[in-house]
Amino acid sequence: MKIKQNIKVAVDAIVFGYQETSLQVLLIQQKYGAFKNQWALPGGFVKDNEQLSEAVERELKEETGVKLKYLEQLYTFGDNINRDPRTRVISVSYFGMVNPKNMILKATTDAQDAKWFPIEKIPKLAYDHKDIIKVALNRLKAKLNYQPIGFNLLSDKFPFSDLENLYRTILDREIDRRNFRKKILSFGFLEETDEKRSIGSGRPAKLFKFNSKIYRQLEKEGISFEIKFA
Amino acid sequence: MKIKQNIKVAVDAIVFGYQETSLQVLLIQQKYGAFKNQWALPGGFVKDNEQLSEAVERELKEETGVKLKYLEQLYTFGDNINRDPRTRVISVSYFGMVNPKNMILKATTDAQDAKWFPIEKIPKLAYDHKDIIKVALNRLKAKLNYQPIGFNLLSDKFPFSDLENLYRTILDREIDRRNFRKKILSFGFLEETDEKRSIGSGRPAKLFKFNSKIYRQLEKEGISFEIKFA
DNA sequence: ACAAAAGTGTTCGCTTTACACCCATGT
DNA sequence: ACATGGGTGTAAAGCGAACACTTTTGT
Repeated sequence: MKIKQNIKVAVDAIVFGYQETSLQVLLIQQKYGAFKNQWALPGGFVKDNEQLSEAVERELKEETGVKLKYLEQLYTFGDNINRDPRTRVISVSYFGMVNPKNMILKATTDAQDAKWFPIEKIPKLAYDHKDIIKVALNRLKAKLNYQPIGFNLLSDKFPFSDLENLYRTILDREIDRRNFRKKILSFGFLEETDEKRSIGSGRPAKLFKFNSKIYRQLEKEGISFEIKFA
Repeated sequence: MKIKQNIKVAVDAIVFGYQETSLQVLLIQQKYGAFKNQWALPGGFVKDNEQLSEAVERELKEETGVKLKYLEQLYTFGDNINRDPRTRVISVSYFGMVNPKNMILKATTDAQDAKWFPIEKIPKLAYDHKDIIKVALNRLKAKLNYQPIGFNLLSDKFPFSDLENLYRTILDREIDRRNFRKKILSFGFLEETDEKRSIGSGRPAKLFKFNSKIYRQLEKEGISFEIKFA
């Protein structure tokens, strides 16, 4: 088949992390190309015989060493024809979440450096990557309200206060501890463990665990997970 | 820049229409290619110097003569590597809505035929287009619950019963007329006109109009448009 | 007058909100 | 004993759900 088309297909990953009550984004410093040395989202060109989702996972691995437990397609950026100065490139972007403590950011051969940046301190980025992050952040905020995805940013076992602070930080508003706890627990997908965590002074907190089996069951039953806050 | 990549980028449009209390999808019959004569979604390859959104609009115009008032990006299909048997093609799909009565489906030079099909009577389709429609339908159903997009399927001025039936049909469940009307009117984006429509017997219905200026204002204020039904 | 569709209010129950004190631990 | 964070209940308000009769027109 002869189709005269010279558009390249790339994938990019916006990976959110949460550390010390700060929302962070994973960035790499480019080693080659027009934007050499500039910071950018991890990503790269898709191979001819590779799924789009495989491609993001591969690029993430190659450039940062990170393997995600949550990753979904975000949006395809292709209306700005000159977003890459070299040639026409469209970017199928993906949106992921991890607990940075579970990851080792390895200095790879494909990127000069890989680092977590707090969302308020993102440096100047290559391409239109800043716009992409903005879209991803909106998606993240929206999703927090109707899907229990926040857990992907936390440790396997976590105290309730971690979850509260995560919501407070990302949504950037106050929440009522009592109402929040009641609401989340009412869904039934949190499991109480018998471990506790003591953080210096104060009463030690029970640790909870997200039970994804129960969650999937509830999801199948069509339960709504909308969270409204006081 | 030398990148060895041979992936083609296409756009496809899922256009929903609503006629005689039936949800419909706009399809074309292919004139060329491996799937010649088969029905498929309107769409085609993106030009090198063309925005993705321009490309869908152009293809729709070329193949069906239709120009949409509502069109948004749906999803990019590129995990099935062999979705097009000729070569690797990814499809950036868009999701649109029109009132079919406002459109003239023109027999174009680019497609052999263009027709509305009721959603329950979609024929065998080329490529993975049936899957794409399934995704689009889910999006449509979900959106109806939190964004007032249903109006795009109706005439400019419409009786309340049309809107009720549209929700009933698409969401496939009963809704309470009184609660529905109260809820929708409470948002304030519907304008009462002084026209009425009489449909044979029965009391003539006031016609309403969607006021998009008010809607955009409310949207900016962060109003939630969630609709729950009895 | 009867059939057909449009228009309209009220009550009940549940969910959300607002709000403050006691508990367990470390220093 | 005091400082620090964790854990918990209740009352009021607001929203969603359930529900049936009247009005206007055509035949």
